[in-house]
Amino acid sequence: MFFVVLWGVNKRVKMTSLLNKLSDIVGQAFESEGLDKAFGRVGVSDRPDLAQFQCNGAMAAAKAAKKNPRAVAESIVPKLQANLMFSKVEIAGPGFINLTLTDLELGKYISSISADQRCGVDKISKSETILLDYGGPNVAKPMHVGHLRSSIIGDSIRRILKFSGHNTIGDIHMGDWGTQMGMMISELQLVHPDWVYFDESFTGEYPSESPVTMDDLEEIYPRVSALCKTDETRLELSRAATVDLQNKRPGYHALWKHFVTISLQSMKRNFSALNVHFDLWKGETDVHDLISPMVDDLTKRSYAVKDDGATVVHIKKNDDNKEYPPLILYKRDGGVLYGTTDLATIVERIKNYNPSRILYIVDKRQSLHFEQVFRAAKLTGIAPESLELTHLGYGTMNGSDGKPFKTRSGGVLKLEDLIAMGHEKAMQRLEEAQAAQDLSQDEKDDIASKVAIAAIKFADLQNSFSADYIFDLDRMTSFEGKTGPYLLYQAVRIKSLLDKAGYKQNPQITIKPDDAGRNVILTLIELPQVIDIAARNYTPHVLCDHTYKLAQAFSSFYGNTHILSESDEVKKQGWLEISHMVLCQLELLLDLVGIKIPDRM
RNA sequence: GUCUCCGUAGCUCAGUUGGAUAGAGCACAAGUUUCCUAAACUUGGGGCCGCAGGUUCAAUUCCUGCCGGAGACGCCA
Repeated sequence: MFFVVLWGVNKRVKMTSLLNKLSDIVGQAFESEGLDKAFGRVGVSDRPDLAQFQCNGAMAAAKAAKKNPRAVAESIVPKLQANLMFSKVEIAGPGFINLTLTDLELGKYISSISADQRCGVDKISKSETILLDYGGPNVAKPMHVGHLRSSIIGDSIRRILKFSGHNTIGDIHMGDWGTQMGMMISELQLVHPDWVYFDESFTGEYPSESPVTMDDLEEIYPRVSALCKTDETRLELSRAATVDLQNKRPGYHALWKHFVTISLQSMKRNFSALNVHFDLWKGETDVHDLISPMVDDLTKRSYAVKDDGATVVHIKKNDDNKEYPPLILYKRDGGVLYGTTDLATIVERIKNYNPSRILYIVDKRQSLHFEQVFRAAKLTGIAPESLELTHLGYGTMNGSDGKPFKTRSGGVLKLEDLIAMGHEKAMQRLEEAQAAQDLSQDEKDDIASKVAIAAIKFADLQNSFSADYIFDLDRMTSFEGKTGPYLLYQAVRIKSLLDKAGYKQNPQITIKPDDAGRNVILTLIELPQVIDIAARNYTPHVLCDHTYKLAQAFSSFYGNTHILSESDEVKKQGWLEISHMVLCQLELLLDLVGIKIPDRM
């Protein structure tokens, strides 16, 4: 396979990443020995002291062909040694093939992508429409740290898939139709029976101004919710109000609209601060009108049946080794549950967007629920077999005691308060460092916000999302070591460096790797693989890990090399070019996890 | 009771279809600033990868059992 080097951003053609190119070359060597090409997969070396790259395929191939792994490697290696790209090809241990490129080859490759806007990362060959369901805040409930995970993980996966070339649709899917609404409404009715919203004979216009504030709602919900847990009659009252609301009783509906309006303001403020984006701001309510026809249809086709007063879909399969409770469509009292709305939402999403995948970024404790919904959707033919329905369940935020995180006073930590704490700390650090002293207060505020969000997001996203993790406030707002602010800091230093150097991008430049910059270059070339892995497995933490590795490689290079005072102009320009590429990749990688970089800090 | 997930350094976490000497941050110890932002860099100590078997040339990774932790299990979301 020929590697086409084209200069300039406008003439961009499909670029093969260096690791793919090497895999291809080694794969051909395997193929010529009658072995599967796939064994030629090349990765970055685990032993940088021995080589830059390695291929473990000889051992796997030997197993498949029942041969000696070393003998297989020995048949492959001479073919590679004949290739002038490599300065060194060796067999090590049981049959590792160790590869090192010539600096000329490395320089050629890195120069070829130096001006590329996508940092040498190709779009995937076939684009799909992927709908992501994340965020899921509840109307009338305050957003707390528990909402952090769904929002930032979902948003990051959306960004990664979009960058990879997919058509992505992020839907917030608000919880705006459940029993918590009935709780709020019934409580207000108990306290203010005289309100016009509760006068069933009233036929006029309801007030346009909400009678309650977000603060009121935040106070009422936890109180009534706790009450309903112990008081059965109070719960019944809430359920009845919920059913009435779902049947669109005018006064209740008007009141509910107020809840939504004031909650939306609060949500938008929170998500904007977090730099989390949604394409759709839909909620459970939006599918309400689809429910009754859906259930009628399922009843007609005998999937929906009456069971103990409720209307359910049985989802057991014969080869199950596990009990599956049925999906309940209508409760005994006629109310609908979130399983009903989730199923109807699949109907709506297929009709409106026809996605090939729907990803749900929701607490992993709801995995049974999603399994029920997915089974029901596939079983009844609501969703075609080809539609990928995946629940990406994230773990619980625990406190240091291993139990779900609570503040010292026993309450939930509001998202706004967490952000405010990070902001305050960042501001403090800014003063200490005496950085940005010439900037206005607004500009400093902007920097502190970016630092705080970077700290919070990176602290969370660097964990693999499926595991529970210990929420540590100090760690969340820490700025040293493997943190968001460290990454920002490296990017800011590069900006400052390029600025001082009067750097202008030169697409014609040929970078010559040297001992100082080689490690940085080797890290830069890993990008396409890293993004591919993150996109295929929906794992933002892989990006976080690599971003840190890149920043660290640069920081080490920067600390040991004085770039601006370098008298060898060719060397200096090469270093600046590398620095610029690091900045571009940091910007890209941080953007994929939803982190913005300030110009100074 | 059944099922799911987890157990890796003092703490918080990585470890990519089984591969070489299991990595990082924090914490701890020692260095580095007449020079591009020290929110940084360099170096060091730290590990029966929960335990016991099994499969394999090779197991933190796959299988089985046990111990320990978390969670879910029809009318909340």
